[in-house]
Amino acid sequence: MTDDVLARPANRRGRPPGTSARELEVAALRLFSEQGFHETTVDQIATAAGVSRRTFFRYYDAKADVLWNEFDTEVATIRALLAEMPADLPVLEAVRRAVLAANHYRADDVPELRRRMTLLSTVPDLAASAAVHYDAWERAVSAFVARRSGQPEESLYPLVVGRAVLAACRAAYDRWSARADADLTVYLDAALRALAAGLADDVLGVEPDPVPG
Amino acid sequence: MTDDVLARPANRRGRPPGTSARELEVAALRLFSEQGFHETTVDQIATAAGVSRRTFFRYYDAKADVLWNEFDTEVATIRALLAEMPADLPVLEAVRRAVLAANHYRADDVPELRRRMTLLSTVPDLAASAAVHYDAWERAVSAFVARRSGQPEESLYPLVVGRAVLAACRAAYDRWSARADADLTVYLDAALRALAAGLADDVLGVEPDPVPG
DNA sequence: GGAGTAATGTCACCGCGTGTCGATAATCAA
DNA sequence: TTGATTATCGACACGCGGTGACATTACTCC
Repeated sequence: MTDDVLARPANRRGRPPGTSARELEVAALRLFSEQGFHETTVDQIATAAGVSRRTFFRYYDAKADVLWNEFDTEVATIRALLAEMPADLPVLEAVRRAVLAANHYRADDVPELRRRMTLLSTVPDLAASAAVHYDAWERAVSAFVARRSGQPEESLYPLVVGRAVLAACRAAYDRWSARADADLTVYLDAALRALAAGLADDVLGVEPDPVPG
Repeated sequence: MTDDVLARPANRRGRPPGTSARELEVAALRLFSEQGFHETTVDQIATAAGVSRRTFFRYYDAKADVLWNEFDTEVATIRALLAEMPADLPVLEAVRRAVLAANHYRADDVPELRRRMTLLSTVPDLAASAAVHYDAWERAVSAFVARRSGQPEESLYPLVVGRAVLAACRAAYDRWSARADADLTVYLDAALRALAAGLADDVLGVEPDPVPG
């Protein structure tokens, strides 16, 4: 929020924004947590942020989009990390490192992260809104696989890898947001290693060690 | 449609249905194909099927749900097939057989299947509506894995397998609906075998043979 | 023919999302 | 200071999706 103002070129034409995407997000997250997603109207979010309903839709295309800001930036991070991976690294190993590196959070941010992810995987309307954002994640991985294997991005195997990686990460996310016992990266690492091991029966052992994060 | 009437107990109390879920589906599929999903109102679908708008929502909870009937029954089929798999079969092999067995279609049904799947993966609103239906598929596989491995259904590895299998199948679906060159099961088989092989670099070869189906 | 039952139709309502247009608040030029 | 420019905001209207309440219709059973 404040960062947006500071990031502003200082001399900018026109009326300055009365709010920010971040401000709307925190207001929405609070209201969703308190009274539920469906029970919260866009009017309430906008009012809580001090703007009109119409202005909310100038910042976000839909009510459900308000919680996806951080996820989208994470996708961009993964894309950048993948581009810098050494070329001799196996594909899944490179993806695993990139995903783990992109999912280190400051301890202060964890509670909000957990609340947001719980909402996103619990509320049906929010889970439905995930499709387009997941697509961007999948394409980031698929494009990387396509470059590595010399295939077009839309061919079968890049698609499979992109979607399977996201699937494993989503499973880790859900498991983590349901339980509070371990660090998020522990679950991500376990899920991606299982994927690289072919999901064979002998690797589908017990849960990862609940090392408090 | 006609089958529904025949399947009816013949002596049934009350007013008979003026339409059926199937009739609404074919009307919707036609209108969506002709003029687009967003450009088609529920009123138009209902009128095309000879009922009122309110009646449409008695058959389907949402406009987008109208195309998911067949998919949901396929999930039930897979669940039943998995329950009858021999216990000594590896998990992924059992899943692969069940998925392939559930995806054999009569040649007459293929054109409609292709149109529906293209819409479901192309139109953003329809892709968003997939979440809840995919969840049922994932849970069918996760429950099977949980039984086999003796873990609770919500633990990490059953979740990973369920989601990864669906991810591979979705990639196969998309690849198939984009190209018309091979049988659907060829793509499904290739995607699931790649998954069982750990998505290793050396198995991420070329596309499967375009054997016309 | 009348009672009971199940599906439908009508109407009203709320909320999301969008287009339009005028108002507002800042910078820049004179 | 004044006026032009520019970007954001607010007010209003509208279509459509989805839902609840209640009357209507059409069929079966007695």
